[in-house]
Amino acid sequence: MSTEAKQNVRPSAKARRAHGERTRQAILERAVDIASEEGLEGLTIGRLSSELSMSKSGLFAHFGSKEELQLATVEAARAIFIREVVRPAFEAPKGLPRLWRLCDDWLAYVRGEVFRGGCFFAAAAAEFDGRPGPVRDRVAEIMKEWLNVLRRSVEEAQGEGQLRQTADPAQLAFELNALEMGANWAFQLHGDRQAFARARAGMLARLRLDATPAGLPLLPSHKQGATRRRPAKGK
Amino acid sequence: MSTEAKQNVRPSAKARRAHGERTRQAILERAVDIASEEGLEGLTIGRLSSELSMSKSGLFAHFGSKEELQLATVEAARAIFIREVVRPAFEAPKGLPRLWRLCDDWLAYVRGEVFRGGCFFAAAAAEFDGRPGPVRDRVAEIMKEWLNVLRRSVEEAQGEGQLRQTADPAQLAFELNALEMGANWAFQLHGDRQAFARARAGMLARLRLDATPAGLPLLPSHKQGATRRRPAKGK
DNA sequence: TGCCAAAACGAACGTTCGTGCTATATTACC
DNA sequence: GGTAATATAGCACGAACGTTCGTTTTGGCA
Repeated sequence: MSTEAKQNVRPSAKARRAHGERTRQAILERAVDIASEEGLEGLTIGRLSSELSMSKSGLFAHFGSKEELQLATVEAARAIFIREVVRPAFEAPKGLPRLWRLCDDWLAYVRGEVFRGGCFFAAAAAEFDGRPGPVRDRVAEIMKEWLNVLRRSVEEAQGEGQLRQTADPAQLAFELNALEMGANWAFQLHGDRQAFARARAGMLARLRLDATPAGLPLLPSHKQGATRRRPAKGK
Repeated sequence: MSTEAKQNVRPSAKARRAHGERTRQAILERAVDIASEEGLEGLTIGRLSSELSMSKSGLFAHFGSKEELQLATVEAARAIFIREVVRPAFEAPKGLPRLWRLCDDWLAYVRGEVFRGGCFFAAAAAEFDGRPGPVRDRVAEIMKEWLNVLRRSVEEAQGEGQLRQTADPAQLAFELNALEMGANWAFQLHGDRQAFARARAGMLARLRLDATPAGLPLLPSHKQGATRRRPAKGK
């Protein structure tokens, strides 16, 4: 929110300097990739600048401090996550179809290696969970946002009569999220692609457990194979 | 295994210099705590030595390189994990009771803050999953060990007729592990103690799903409360 | 008591880190 | 075309990093 508030301070000056904003964007694009692999602390100003063939000080001037760079990187990662997972899933009708697409798109997002180091936020959370500060707070906030999206989708599915009223939305969101993180962990650490199928199967079985007769047909059938396909990365 | 092989090379020389081994142990004890909070890379020789009021070089001589220190720290953490989780659970009769105790003790191990930064291996895995090398390999190996312990317990429970033959042991182990990691994540990032109850409920429901009539009574009843108690840390 | 290896030390090495200061290009507007 | 704002570069800093080296302390055994 502070980011958006900053970017058009004056309408007359909005397109004043496109160059600065453009390089800033290029910096963050790279930063997000590095950070997902090496962590937000391993994201070094020296390395980042040399990979972009620019000077440390020139890059540094865009942010003013390492912490600001980290925060901007987190924000950029959030935008990518929303673009790649949340927004596509919201094209599905609300209720169980959308909830399922959230889960499925999340798996595709990790498997498709949107970030080189797997789920950006899983990595950032693990790295910063023991270090108080603005970065940790923001990461926690974003992950809570995500859990709330899941929870709200469960509630909407209940509203549509597709999931049982007895189901606890927060509990279901917790379990779905856990399976996602388990898949990310197995893939990143062991390179185990089978983990996606396992997580998918787990989530599907879990949803069926709470699905009403009206909701059941909205879920994929048993024999359907792996995670939904996505176009290969275009680079 | 290599650790135990080293410690009594010669019976005559075993107690020759107890001091070296003793300080080494003290170093690792501290190292494991720091690493679980700040990560294995944040585990700095300078900081470690100053916290133990000894010289950097004196400490360094015990390991020869930072990587060796990290590997030794991982090994020490493994020993603690075995002592705190695996061994106690193996006192339970094999099959479903043991499987359940593995899950329950794991939750208690995270909640009881055996390591200050939560599950040591979840943190180490997230930190090193993108950095090839001996440390990453060893961490991956240990986590595979753990998953195998879970899987084997599932198979034994099937052998005892407590879990259905149709259950896929690797799948079940994957899901149980995912719920554990989900609880660790929620507790570390959000300080959410409720996550343990959620994980417990999830694991219990999942096990009931595959339990036979013979196995069902071996699981705790629904109304039973939170995770099994453990004695508070004795320090 | 003197010996000797293990153990711990203190100082320095060369790097890299994040972060300032200052100067030079590049662009937008009068 | 001149000027002010913006953007990038150059250089240096103090601190911390892992590591090496030579020296000093320690404690069991001859």
